[in-house]
Parts: sequence; C-alpha cells; structure tokens
Amino acid sequence: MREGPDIARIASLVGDPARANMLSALMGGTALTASELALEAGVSLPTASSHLSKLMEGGLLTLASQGRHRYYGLAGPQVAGMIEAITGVAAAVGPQRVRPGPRDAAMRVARVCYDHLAGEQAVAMLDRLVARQVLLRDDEEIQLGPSADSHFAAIGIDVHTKARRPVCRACLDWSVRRSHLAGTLGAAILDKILAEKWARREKDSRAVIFSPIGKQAFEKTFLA
Amino acid sequence: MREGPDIARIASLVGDPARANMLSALMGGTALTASELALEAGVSLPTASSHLSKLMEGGLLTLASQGRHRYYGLAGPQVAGMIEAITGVAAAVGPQRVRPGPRDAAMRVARVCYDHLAGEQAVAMLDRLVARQVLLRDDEEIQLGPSADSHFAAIGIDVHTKARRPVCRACLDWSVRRSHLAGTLGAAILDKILAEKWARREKDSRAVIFSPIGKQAFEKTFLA
DNA sequence: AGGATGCTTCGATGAGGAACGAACTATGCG
DNA sequence: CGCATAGTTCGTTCCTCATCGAAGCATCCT
Repeated sequence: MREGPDIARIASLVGDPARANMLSALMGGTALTASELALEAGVSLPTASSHLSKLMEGGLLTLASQGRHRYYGLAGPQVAGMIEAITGVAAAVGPQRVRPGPRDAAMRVARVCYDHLAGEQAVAMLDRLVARQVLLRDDEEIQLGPSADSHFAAIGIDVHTKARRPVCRACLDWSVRRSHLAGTLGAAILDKILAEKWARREKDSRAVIFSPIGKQAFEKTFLA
Repeated sequence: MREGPDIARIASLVGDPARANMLSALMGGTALTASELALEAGVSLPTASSHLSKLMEGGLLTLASQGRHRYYGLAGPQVAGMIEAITGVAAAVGPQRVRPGPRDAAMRVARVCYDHLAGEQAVAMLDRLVARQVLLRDDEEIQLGPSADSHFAAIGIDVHTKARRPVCRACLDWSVRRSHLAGTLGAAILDKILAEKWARREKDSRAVIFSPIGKQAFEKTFLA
C-alpha cells in the first residue's frame, strides 16, 4: 500500500459538485467573494461558506480580506494546473452528456451566470451587439464601441462605472460552446431584465424564465 | 454557472481513498488484477470490484482479459498526468502530515505492501541483502547475486520461479522514502515470516506485528 | 466431470458529509 | 448610534456511497 501524499483528500475536495463549480469559476483568475461563489455553485451562502472553509483548509485557496469583503482565489498555478488536468480528462471522457429534464431545457435558454445572463438568449445578445458594433470584440477581449455610451444610456444603463471589475468580459457558455457577455455591463443588463420584470428567476434554480411580453421587450431592446 | 465537463464526477472518482490507492498503484505502469488492487487498497475483493467498475465506467481504466485474469490499467497518459498533477498538489500542500495513533506507528515499522513486507524493517532488510551482495542493486533494478541461490535455499526459499512477475523489484516505501524488496522473492519472504509465526497481521490493518522471539529470528536471518 | 481459483453481483448495514434555516459576528454607511 | 450588508457558526435532516458476507459466474487444471 502507498503511504504517499494524500491524493484522495485533495481529489475529494474537488469531487463535490459545488466545490468543483467554485474552482472552475476561479479558474478565470480573478478572486471572488463568498456570495459570488455561492451563486456560481448554486448553493446557499452558509453552504458555500462551509465549502470554502474546506478548500482553504485543504490549501487550494487563498484569502484576501478587504474590509467586509473576503476575496477567495486559487492558491497558485499548481492548483490551477491540477484543475486543468482534471477538466481535460473529464472533457475527453465525458461525451456522455446526458442532460434532459424540463428545468434543464429552460436553463439552456436563459440562466444566471454569477451576476449576468447566460444561455442561448445571452449568446444571441452578444452576437447582435457585436454585429451592430455597439461592442467591439477581439477574441476574448470586449471593448465598448463608439455608440455604446448613448445606446445603453437610452435604455437606462450607465456604462461608466468605477468598479474594480472590467465593464465587459467574455464568459464561455458551456451549454452553447460560445461566449456571452459578463462584466459590469452584463450585470447591469441582467439587473434591468429583472427590474423590468421581463423575466423572473425560478426558485432553487439558476434558470431565468421570460414572460411572453418580456421576451418581446428583450428582443426589441437587445436583438433588434 | 458552468455547464462544462463534469469535473466533479472525475475528481470524486479519485477522491475515495481506496480508489486513490488503486490508481497510485497503477501509476507504476503495469496492469494489475482485481485481487492485487484489493490488497493494495486494503479492502475486500467485492469492494475492490465495485470500485473498479466505477473507475471503468468513469473511463479512467482499461481492462485486458487474459483467461481468468482481468488486468486493469490506467486508460492513458492523460489520466496518468491528472493523477500526477493531483499528487503534486497533495505533496505541496500536504506537509500537514499528521499520522499519530498507535496503529500507525506499528505500520511504519512493518506492514504488508500488496504481497510483501514494507516499512522500516523491510527497508533495513533490503539494505542488508544488498550490502552482503546477496542481491545486486542498480538503482531500481534488482538482480540475484551469485550467492542468492544457496543463501535463500538455506532458509527454505526457492528463488527459481516461472511466474510472469519478476523475482526482485524495488518498491518505494513512502513512510521511509526509500525502497524495499518486492517481486516473488519479497512475497516468499513475507510468506516465510508469517508461516514461521515470527509475526502476525493485525486484523483490519496492514500492520505486521513481530513477536519478541520472531523479531530476533527475523533479524538473525535477514539482518545478520 | 469435478474441483479450485479469480472475479462479480446482490443485499444489508452503517457512517460521512452536503444541505439549509436560524442565529451570531463583523464591517460599512448615514 | 442604528440599520444594512457580508460571512461564519451551529444544529438538524437526509441521502449517498463505501463496506463486507454470501452467493453466483467464469475460467482453468487434472
């Protein structure tokens, strides 16, 4: 028997779906707060906090406290490399994607991804914004176009924020295999969708359900 | 949220101690049978079989049937690379080696490693056999020396076997970080130790407990 | 054929741990 | 100071899954 490094301990940390989602989210490289990670993983805040403690104790995460915010990040490139390796095996082995169920269909259409919209609707929206040159996209880099300012101001969204986070970011949408819009702009758009009651979040799910009228309004505003 | 490859599924496969031990054992590159892996993992045969099914279903293993033997091996270099990556993180993070407990102390002294002896006693034995040139060692390669035949015959061990397995093999002992003797010779020596009742296996453990008299006999025979 | 060995399946048991709500602590804002 | 927001801790519930013994297949040996 092997008395080596405790590989089962590390692997089992990654082996929980909630923790795996958190780690995947952190693979983006930017540190996130507990509540952001809770959303990402689809669990409650207490549950997320418990998972984060375990990941910290396991040495997979680092913690940077800034005031009342606590930013969790991957502990280092070695950890990131491990996640990559596991993801690679999962992808190679995983063309057994069984994902039916009524709620999952809704999730593919539209869902919350951290603080912005994901799914087919979100991918279509980004496509359209780029096609109209409201946004300028160069691979994964997304910039505001010249008309962005007025375009979004007309909808009631101020693109000038002084937050740490970038205004625009591409976020890979795994259900569609294409990118959708993240960043503060993505978040603002989701806020508007919910504030206008064009759609509602389904309880205990990340699915976002558009009402018939809301869907029209959304398409008129963003897919025109 | 991420709808990507199911990394939690793969990681949780590795996250069970029994399965992790099996995978570590297979990192040697040679395929092993279910019963060998059961010993390696320290579980019963049914339990091992169940784990192997899961690893197969997860795509981490390949299976080669040869008659009534079924040899399990790692599915490929990508899987091996993943195990390496996890092991690396575990080793980097793991200088929290807390391993007290009465039974664990006994395990460090002597324990069963698959079918041969491991632990401090086993490492000392290999050292001594090499020093006396009964065995000739070149790094991880171990050959029988000229006097090996008569030396082991005197103890009642026939070193001439026609098994597939090599007679001598070096096996890295993680508790001591040095090698001990595996292979059919290592197995024969463990058999003799137990047959002569120099030591007994502790129930539900891989620990091997020498009796005071047995210890003397062992040391006279192999450490003289 | 009959027995031995290698391995899997079945069924029952038990323990670990994931989940959440409620309550508690800490930081920031007015 | 008091209220709101961000996080953690506690206690409970529940379910998955690891484990083993017994029994069932499959293969080899004689």
